[in-house]
Amino acid sequence: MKVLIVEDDPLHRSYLHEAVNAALPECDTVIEAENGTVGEKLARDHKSAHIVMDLQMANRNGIEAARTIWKERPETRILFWSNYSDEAYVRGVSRIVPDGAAYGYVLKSASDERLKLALRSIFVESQCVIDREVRGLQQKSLGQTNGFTDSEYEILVDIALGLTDRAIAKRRNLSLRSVQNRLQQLYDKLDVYQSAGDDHEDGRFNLRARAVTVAFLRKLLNYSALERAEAELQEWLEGR
Amino acid sequence: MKVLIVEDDPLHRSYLHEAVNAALPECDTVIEAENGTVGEKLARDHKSAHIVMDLQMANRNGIEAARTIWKERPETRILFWSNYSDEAYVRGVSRIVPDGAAYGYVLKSASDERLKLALRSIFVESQCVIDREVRGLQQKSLGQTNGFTDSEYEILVDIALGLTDRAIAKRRNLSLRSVQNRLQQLYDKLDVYQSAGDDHEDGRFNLRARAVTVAFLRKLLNYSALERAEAELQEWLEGR
DNA sequence: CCGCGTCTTGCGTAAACCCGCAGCTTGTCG
DNA sequence: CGACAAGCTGCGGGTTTACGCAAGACGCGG
Repeated sequence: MKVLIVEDDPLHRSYLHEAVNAALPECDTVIEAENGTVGEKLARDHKSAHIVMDLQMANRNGIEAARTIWKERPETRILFWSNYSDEAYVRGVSRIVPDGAAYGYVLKSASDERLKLALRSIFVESQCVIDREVRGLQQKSLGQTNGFTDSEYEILVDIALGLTDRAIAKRRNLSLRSVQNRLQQLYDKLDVYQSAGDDHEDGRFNLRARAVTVAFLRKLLNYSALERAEAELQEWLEGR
Repeated sequence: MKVLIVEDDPLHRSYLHEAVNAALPECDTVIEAENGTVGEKLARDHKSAHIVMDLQMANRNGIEAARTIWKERPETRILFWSNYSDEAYVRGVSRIVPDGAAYGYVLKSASDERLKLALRSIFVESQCVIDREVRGLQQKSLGQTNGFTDSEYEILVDIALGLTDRAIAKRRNLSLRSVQNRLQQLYDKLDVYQSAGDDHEDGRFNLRARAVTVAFLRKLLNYSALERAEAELQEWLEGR
């Protein structure tokens, strides 16, 4: 068995290397990449079937790398190993997992034991292993209670990118009014009103901007999500 | 000599511990904190004069911790050790450095050698050591070429928080029109127009929202900056 | 087939935003 | 002192947002 490690922090990389060796005696070669771009290349060259991947790397983040890798070889098993359980990450990952693929999401704060167990479960048993903390988010996020619909999330991203209502309408093939409806829906769920209306008239918020802010503060959005969204937007702008 | 390490990643923490031991033989005790809150407390209890501090910690980030520490004991020497050189961090740090204090800013990607050198320079020689990459940012940011004035940055933060023009005016003691002037200035510098105006009329941006987005993409803002700004805002809201 | 809930769309209005124009206040420099 | 640049402010008007109201459109269980 061959394992590819994609991780930009040298300390974490060597820690992972050791963990893999300890957990998987049947693994004979470990290769390392220090960013997403290199990771993709190595995965392609070695036809890697087992990958441990950091999210949040400077050059090209883990989600993008995973997406292209899975596009080429959907049966690849990927264990995401991340510092954070931002809803933005969780949502980003679950959007790109191919049907039936085995993958995992383990936090860096997890114990050695948990990491090793996850490595075995995914790479040997082909089982999905999702950190319970992440799992919790997933439930809440996909279940509708207090969670965001895809369409709500979509419009959140659109205003976060700075599009006008009209531009969004064009992009999503909706009427102006529908876009605004969804916005109101979003404002509702994000609780932008309470902080806005408050008691007197003076301390009011710009709902649109405020929505983005609280989404950020709640980790519904983060840098990497913005980055990806911006790339998609540019792509769309090309094709008129 | 006693050194306090504030860093939430265990691997990095022990790496730092070793580096301190190697670089500073005169150091007899090393204490560790795994987040900003604990860091503050230990610094107070031990009257620490030498601190190595991570920025970006979950519980309470390095900048906040450093600020309260410096407020209590401005002569404390702090070495910031960070993964990133976001302009938001650099600006955040230089805003809180007391006059004449010795401090440092070293990236985690720096070599062992550089780290050890920085440790000696700051803790023994009381010299400031700023990573050259960070230094570059500082120059550009504080020099006016392509850099942002404090007032521009201030208003950027305000719209990022989601305040209305009126609210900003009230907060900063300006007229509505002045706020809008500054906004225009900001839009100019952030180049929000080019991408907006484009060729035809349809693909337009909401300038206000777009400004925040590009600021984020350029790392002029980041989560931690937003978090701090939000806290300050809440504080201001209390005092009416 | 009907009734009901959810989603979409158009109309209309009040507020907020973007911004050109022009008069004022300051601070700086020769 | 006068000139000039930089910043604050009010006025006015064109555009965009936020949102209530109400008329379809679609799906679904009875």
